[in-house]
Amino acid sequence: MTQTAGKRSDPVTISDVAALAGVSVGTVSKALNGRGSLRPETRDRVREAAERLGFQANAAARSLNTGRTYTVGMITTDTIGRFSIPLMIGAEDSLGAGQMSVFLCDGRDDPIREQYYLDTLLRRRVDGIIVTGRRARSRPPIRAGLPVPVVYAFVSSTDPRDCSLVPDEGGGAAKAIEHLLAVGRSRIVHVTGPEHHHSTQVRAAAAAAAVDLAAPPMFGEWSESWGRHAIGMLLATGAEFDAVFCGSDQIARGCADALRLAGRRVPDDVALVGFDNWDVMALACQPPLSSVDLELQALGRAAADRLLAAINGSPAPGLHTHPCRLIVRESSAAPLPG
Amino acid sequence: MTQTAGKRSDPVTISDVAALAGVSVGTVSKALNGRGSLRPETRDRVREAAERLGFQANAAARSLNTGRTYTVGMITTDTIGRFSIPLMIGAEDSLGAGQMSVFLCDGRDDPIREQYYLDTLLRRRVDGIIVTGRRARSRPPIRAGLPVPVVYAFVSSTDPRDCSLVPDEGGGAAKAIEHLLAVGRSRIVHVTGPEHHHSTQVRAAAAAAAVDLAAPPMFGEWSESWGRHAIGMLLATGAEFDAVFCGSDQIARGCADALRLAGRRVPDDVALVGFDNWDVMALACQPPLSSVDLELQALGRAAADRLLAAINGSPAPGLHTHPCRLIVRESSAAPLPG
DNA sequence: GAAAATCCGGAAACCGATTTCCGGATCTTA
DNA sequence: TAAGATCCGGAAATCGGTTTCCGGATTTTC
Repeated sequence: MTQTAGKRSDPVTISDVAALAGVSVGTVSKALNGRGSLRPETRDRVREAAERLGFQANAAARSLNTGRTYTVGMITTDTIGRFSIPLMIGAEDSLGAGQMSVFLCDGRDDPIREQYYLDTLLRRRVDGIIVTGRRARSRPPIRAGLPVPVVYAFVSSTDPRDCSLVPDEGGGAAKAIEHLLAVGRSRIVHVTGPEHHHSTQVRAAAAAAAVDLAAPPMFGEWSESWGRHAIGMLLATGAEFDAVFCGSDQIARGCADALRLAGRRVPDDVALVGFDNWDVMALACQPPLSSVDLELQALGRAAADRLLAAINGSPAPGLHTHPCRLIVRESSAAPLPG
Repeated sequence: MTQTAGKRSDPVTISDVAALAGVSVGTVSKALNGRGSLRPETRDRVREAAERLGFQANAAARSLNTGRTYTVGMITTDTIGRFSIPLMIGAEDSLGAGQMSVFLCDGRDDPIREQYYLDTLLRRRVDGIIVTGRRARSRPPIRAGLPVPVVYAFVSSTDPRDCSLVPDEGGGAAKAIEHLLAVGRSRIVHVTGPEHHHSTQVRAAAAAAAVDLAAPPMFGEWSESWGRHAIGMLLATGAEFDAVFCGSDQIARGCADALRLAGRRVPDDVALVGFDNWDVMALACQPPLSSVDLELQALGRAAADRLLAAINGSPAPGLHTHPCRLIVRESSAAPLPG
């Protein structure tokens, strides 16, 4: 019973509550925050008045005293993308539980815009900042000497004194290879994305380190059609292989389609493992696709936790890697017969 | 040259600037905001001092006077999903350009959490709130009689006095059918998602109104496998059709795969149109898929604009629909020969 | 050269909370 | 009954800005 819809009124202030309860504003503050020594009866009277008026203490006024805003900024330096979303959700999850609100800023690949957002966040006196991006790679610090703690998630800072959290992509690739070996595959090929990407390099290197690949890594693009094309090339050259480790689920799906078309059974003739564990791809694939999960939501939560720790005076500088997880599905389920 | 990395210092206040420039705080405020009458020399001196100290006016202190926070809340009542993301990006785009920052809140389908976030936003004195969700449907107002303007985007409020913006899904379906008719198709079937969804109902009704469908709408689920299955059923019953209008791109893709497997050429024998224009699906489909785009990013921008208008005293109550756009690709490109 | 107009910038109130300090009322205790 | 301890709650300072009001210095005008 506050006001009728459409009618906008001035927010209730602590003075309104004080007047209704017949006390001073200081007393209201103490009553609602459980501080000072007040008669229980007074406390109740104030609480009731606040309740009746729907009083919500102005956060801006409050933060003026405390110096804390219980607010953090999240800057995606690249455009918000498929990878940054789970990260954001994870971070928001952890921060929201800790009573902190999140300012969302999309830098759109534009350094000017990025710096503009940064200034906005500083004016708002955020308690901390999370920097993220569309792709895993390292980048220069967003600005040196910021007065608030900063955590880089998914993207990492080139300055080792900054705190960065990244998925252990190499470890994920190793897990994929080990799994393929465990189900009896030995002639493994690797089909992946553009050679110049950081992720492709790391994953390919880790795969090559874990096993003697049956062929050099095949670099291309992050698309199904490249997956189909790559399989076509392999079959045309008569290469022998019993497993394909793919740099993405889209590539893997292209591979699956091309293999089926060529009469090779998955997983009986050729086992398949993808990367990213993108459910719409991995589950729609025929058969459902084994894949390496980057665990981005957990990474987002971890980033938020690190930020909270830094805000509370316990920073953790350096590059922290978080393990990936292999999700096994049908595409690599069956051990090679014999 | 402010401070070295890792060293956290108290933020610079207006008093610091005043001291350095040798003037009073009031003068600093006037100088930096271009108010009052000051000697140009004084103004420059203050500006220079502010610059040197890296002064950024505390937004909280400022909003205490003005009553405005230049902040809006965005609540996704459902979990953040594929549809709410372009919406958020669009809204953030429009608001960011207008100097406003966005608080992101993910309600996670939990009404308690949702109300908790709402209270948080009210304490922070946001200038307005955008409510959105994972799926297009209508829902009860988030709370009656809020002291700030609220705009519902994608989801709509059941209270007609609220301002809601939704895509014109029926119009989009009609465009799809008209297009199929225009390329010479007449025996059109409709394969779509769960019958109880609001979207399926609206789209199916609009399709049926635009043409005599060759078969009753086929309700199932939002998956590729349902698309494949539906085509299997149609072929098994010997139904005659030269076009399939699908309720989603995933369904359409399943249809495309099943049709190809059955030896029906797309688009020559059967034309295909999907819904959502989800690029990863529509472009990976063989052949690339025509689809109805909900224009969610534009919808997000429009929602933000409506909210800004409401904040500035020009609310636009009621349900506003925004047109969808048909994207024509190969899957429906060729007119039926003859 | 004196009165009036103009210019510039400082002092202080104010926004809405929190917190410290202090004094009046009540209760103990001798 | 007087002195001291305890309890309760109000007054006021404070956070960091903005804005109003006002007075001293300079310039204009006759």
